[in-house]
Amino acid sequence: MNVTIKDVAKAAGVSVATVSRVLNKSATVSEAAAEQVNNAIKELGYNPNFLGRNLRKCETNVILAILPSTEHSFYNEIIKGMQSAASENGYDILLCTSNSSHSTETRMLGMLYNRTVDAAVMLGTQLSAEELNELNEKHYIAICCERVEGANVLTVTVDDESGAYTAVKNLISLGHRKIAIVSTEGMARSSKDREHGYIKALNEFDIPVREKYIYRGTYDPYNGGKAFEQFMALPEPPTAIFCISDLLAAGTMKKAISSGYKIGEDISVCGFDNIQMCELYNPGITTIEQPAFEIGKTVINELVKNIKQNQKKGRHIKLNYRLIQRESVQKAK
Amino acid sequence: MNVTIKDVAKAAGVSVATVSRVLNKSATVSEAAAEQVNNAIKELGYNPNFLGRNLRKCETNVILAILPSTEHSFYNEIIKGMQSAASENGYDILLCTSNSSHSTETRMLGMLYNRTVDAAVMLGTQLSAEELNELNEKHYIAICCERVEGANVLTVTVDDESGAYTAVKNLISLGHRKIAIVSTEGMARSSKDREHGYIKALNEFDIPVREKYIYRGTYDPYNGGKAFEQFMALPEPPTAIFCISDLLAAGTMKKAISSGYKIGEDISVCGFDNIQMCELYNPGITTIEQPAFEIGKTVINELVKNIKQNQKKGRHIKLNYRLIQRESVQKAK
DNA sequence: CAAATTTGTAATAACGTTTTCATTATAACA
DNA sequence: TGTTATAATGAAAACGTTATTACAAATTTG
Repeated sequence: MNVTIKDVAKAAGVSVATVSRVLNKSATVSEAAAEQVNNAIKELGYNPNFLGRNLRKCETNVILAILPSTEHSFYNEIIKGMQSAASENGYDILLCTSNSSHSTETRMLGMLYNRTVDAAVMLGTQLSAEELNELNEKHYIAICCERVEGANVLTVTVDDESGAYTAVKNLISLGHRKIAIVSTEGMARSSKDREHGYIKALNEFDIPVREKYIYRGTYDPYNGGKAFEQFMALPEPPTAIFCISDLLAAGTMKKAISSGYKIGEDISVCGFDNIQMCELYNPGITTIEQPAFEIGKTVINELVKNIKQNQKKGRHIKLNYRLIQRESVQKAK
Repeated sequence: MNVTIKDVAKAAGVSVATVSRVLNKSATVSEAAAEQVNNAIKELGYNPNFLGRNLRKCETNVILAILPSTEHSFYNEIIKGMQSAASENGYDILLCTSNSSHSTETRMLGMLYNRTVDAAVMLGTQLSAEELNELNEKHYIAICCERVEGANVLTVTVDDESGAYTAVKNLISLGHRKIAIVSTEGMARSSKDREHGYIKALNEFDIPVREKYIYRGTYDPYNGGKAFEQFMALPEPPTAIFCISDLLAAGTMKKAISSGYKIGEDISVCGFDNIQMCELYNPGITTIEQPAFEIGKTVINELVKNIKQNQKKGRHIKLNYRLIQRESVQKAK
């Protein structure tokens, strides 16, 4: 049905091996023969069939990316970075969502076993350290935007603890002493790291950590609003709230505003990630910028490095964050 | 190196054909043999190599999705819908971004020719109707969220014109007569369709269409702000602005607020898409909801239908929108 | 100028499946 | 009991590449 390498060989009057050599520039071919082959290719409109190639070479040049969800909108920028690096290295990205389900994630990782993909990067994972280490023995994998304690796997994140520390220190330097935090529960290590940064900053300035100032829920922005209500019902409500994600910050602010509070004046709110909304929101959201594009780019570059060098070396790369000041955080009164 | 179907056959004491039959339940196999095969599979930890399968069956069960960009944040929900439908039909989604570049898009569509993917869906496209029609002769393709005049290709969109008509009619019914529009220039047919809806609504109520009330730029939210400034500098500034996307609406509102205007009171703003930000924004953004998840689901289901029935039938499916009222639109004074 | 190397090429064996074809064993029928 | 349908299997041929091997021709070397 379709035109194959055989047809090209016949039309060019050479062997299939020679056609393959021209296609891959893998060995010396006489100019005359090469020209005949190229002419035949053009004439017949030949396209190499990658299924044959993949089978023979036992590689697909596809990297699987598993998202826990597509809610978290800063994944966009990470994916862009991944795709940029992938394309530079001759790879494509196969994107899937696991809905944060362990079984779904495992099913998708099956693509490593059935050779549909050459490697996988997980933007957060439900797998345990043991599972990850086992997987890492046989396959090229990486984790991104999240880390797993005890997993000796290629990992790329921002420095979460230090970023949160910087965010909270900024609040303190503006005179805030009553600072609450909206975090998440569950196994996300990054949230815990950001909590640690929060605590570290408080400790440094001899501000006692109050349990009542710590809220933990899901990533749903709605939880920001819920946290706000709880905080404000306290006998001593906070003057500033640090949220471990921008969406939570937006949810917090939305509820604050609709309850009649003035952001910046009555309450300062700081986020984390620097998604597009931070700039567009009213008022602008002060936040810690994650170098999302660079995170994506780095994780793929490092993964490809592992593949090319045929090694499964685990290492944790931490990229730099940046404090971005906008209107949602103001001096304490 | 790896355990193959041959090893399983040997271990089970049957032929590879029988193993294959068990694997695919493609023909009757005696219970005894099936059990032996299954035991061998478990024992050896066998995983079928899809590269072999793909080559033999000449299919990959992968569908390519080409995004013009990842900015447009409502693509998220569409991708989710696509993945849901794909997974139900035994397909995976290979995601790429073209950056709205014709050559990049063409290069990615090369995956159809080299058999890396079985089909492709484009969320907007730079290709001409002729190019699309030609592509559609040989391959399974679809367009989504966008249409191309004269292309007889499977297309799934919301009813753009009718949606915009509804949005503008809502403004009129609230007493607005001076209504501007923020649209985009370029070949996006959906923007034009929404412009037509805008004009249709004005015509119906005998409101003259003024060229000065029409702004066209890119999708960048920044253009919303630019449009706002231009509109407000007019001798007769509008009392309401209809933006053909939520991000443009957010950009418009941000500039309005920072310029001292009160949204809803001084100026009403309406968006289109209903991305997550609409609910979180301050104030909430009135908009036309696109059934993004369903659009994604539908386009994949229809595409798979085409594949299964071995046909390349073009058709345009329009899904229903919904007007969602929030605070950004209020009665005219 | 013979020997040694390099260059260009063809033939062919993989890669791991699925599927067709042929064959045997079993069951059903008259 | 022979004949015919059915069930269960194996052997082998694809699918379209790339890579290895082998060999002839051309070129360089001593």
